Amino acid sequence: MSSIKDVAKYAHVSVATVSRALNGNGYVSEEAEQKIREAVKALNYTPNELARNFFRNQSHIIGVVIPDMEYPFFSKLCKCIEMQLYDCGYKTMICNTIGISNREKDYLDMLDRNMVDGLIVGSHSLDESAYLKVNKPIVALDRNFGEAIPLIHSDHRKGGYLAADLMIRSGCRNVIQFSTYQMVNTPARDRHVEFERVCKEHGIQVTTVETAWNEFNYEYYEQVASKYLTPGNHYDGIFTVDLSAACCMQTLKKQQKKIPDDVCIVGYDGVEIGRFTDPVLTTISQNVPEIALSCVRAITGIINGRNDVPNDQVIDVEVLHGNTVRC
Amino acid sequence: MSSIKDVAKYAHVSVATVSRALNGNGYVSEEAEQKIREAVKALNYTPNELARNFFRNQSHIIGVVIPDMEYPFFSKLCKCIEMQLYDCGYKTMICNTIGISNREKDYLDMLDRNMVDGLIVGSHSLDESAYLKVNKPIVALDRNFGEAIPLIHSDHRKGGYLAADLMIRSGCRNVIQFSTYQMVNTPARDRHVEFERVCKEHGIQVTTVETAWNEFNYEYYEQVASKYLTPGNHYDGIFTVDLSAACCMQTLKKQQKKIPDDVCIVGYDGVEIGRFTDPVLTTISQNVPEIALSCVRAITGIINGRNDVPNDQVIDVEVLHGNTVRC
DNA sequence: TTGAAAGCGCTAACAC
DNA sequence: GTGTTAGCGCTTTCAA
Repeated sequence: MSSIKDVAKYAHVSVATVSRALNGNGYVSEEAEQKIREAVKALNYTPNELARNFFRNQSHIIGVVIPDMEYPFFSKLCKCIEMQLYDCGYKTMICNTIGISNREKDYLDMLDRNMVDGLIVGSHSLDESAYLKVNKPIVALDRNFGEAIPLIHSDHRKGGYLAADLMIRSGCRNVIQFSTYQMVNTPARDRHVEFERVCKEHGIQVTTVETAWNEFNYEYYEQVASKYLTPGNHYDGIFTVDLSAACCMQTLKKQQKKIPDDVCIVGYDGVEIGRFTDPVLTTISQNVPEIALSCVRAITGIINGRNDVPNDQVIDVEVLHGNTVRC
Repeated sequence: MSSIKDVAKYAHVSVATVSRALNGNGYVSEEAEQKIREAVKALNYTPNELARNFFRNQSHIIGVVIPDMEYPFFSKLCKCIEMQLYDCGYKTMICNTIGISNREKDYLDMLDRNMVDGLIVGSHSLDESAYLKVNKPIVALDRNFGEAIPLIHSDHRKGGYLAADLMIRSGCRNVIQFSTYQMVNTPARDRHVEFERVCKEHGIQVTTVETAWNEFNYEYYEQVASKYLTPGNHYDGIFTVDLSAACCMQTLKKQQKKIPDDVCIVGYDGVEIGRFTDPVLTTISQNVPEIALSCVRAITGIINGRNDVPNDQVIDVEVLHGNTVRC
């Protein structure tokens, strides 16, 4: 592994000249440049990024902390974030917290250790204070930390409204919603509050079932479905995230219930899984690319010291029409 | 941001002593240790990992290069790899190449730049020679680079056999398989070779359709399905990856074809999506956690200079029984 | 058991 | 235009 010194020696110039030539700043004569190019080629020289990072005290890496990247919403989000970051010259480090606060803490610490230049946090296992005392670039997805940390989230309130509207227009009278229990301050909860409010306003009875905050997998949602969708239970509508909705559909099918004739289903997220169910899932779609873009703009904005980074960005949601409602 | 110097000054010892105390090597008196602990606390000191990395010339980061992490097989793989790497003290940097060889090259370069200690490559847009000339830790998923780079892959041959067996036992006579076109040397192709061989051996007619190597998304598979599954076409079996299989099922449904009565479908991968289709998809399941484990063992093995890293690891596959075949 | 000092590879201030 | 040199924060000889 040759260093800049070797290049300098080979090209009969000083390391400073090599550095200037390589970075394209400062004056370098055409002649020197030529010799350096040759030396670089001959020695197969690549700058040691570790040394550069050390000097600049930045890694050009952004950490992305999410609960579980196997969950389709998060895998799409990660992908979009990675691609946006790449275009800004940043690499992406990922962490699945899978509900383990130690993991979340560990990645938060990477900020202090200068291993990442910033953090995009979509996972909420860790206490608020842990985040607030870190005075480094952080943006939060769906979690409100107050003024200190920019917040990005879908218009969940509207999402709840749209879902309720679908139930109303389908003539539902008695609906269940599965709401992830959150101990933290998250706008994601708004959809369930709004859903319930609007439904009740129209005389629809709403049962809200709180589900685990740290489970994002098939097996869990299947358990939830079989636990709460018992044949004796009376309901004619379900509002829950797509993956859970898909599980509910499987459970209902076993009970010979017809969708949407007997039970209407409205999903949330808008991930692909809903396109493969039978019938196709009607769902409230979050605009993942837009969310990713906002996250990346915000984190790079903070890093670059811009003071126009919005504190609260709301991304629009929309209905993705399928055939699990009667309208 | 306080440095080790500040701690040393505060504790009235030398930086060397602080370093020893922090890293737990060399002799440090109880008294010095105590003073240093206090200083660290008082100054809220965290070691600068960038400096450490620079000194040690390693980053403790492993790059994971895959085509598209939105594709369920890869999102699951990434998750499993990340979790395994975490347990070995490594962080995970991800790259979606989405068929762009520049991106793949860029991440390969990170090895030379010392930004990652190793690379797990599951993406194949880049020329073989690019990999072979990098003399750093690399392991390949489903791509054969020869002796120089350890290869990890599912037992695709067996997968092809199992799929064929399902077709045979279902009494199919005329099957289609969608095979990703690969210009590189990949064991993944074996499944289609074996599938065709076994089917033909049993007098089943096989049509192999080559699909794009760099597309891993819903829209593309939907196009493929509507292009090749035309009503005039005669076939009674389809063998293709899960996501594509799910798309085929949607297309067949529109044509009022019954599954599995009119057409049998066998998927490949064993991802969750197959559990939500109607009927549930019968598929050949790859053991993703095991693949991840092998990748991580191999890459850490190389990094640690072990010479017992196997050159070719084959992970078993199995049938995940659903209801899209007649057996 | 401790401290002084060299050095990892690179950049940038400064002198020429 | 170019070279000399200090220094980024840390670890690790080596001598005391």
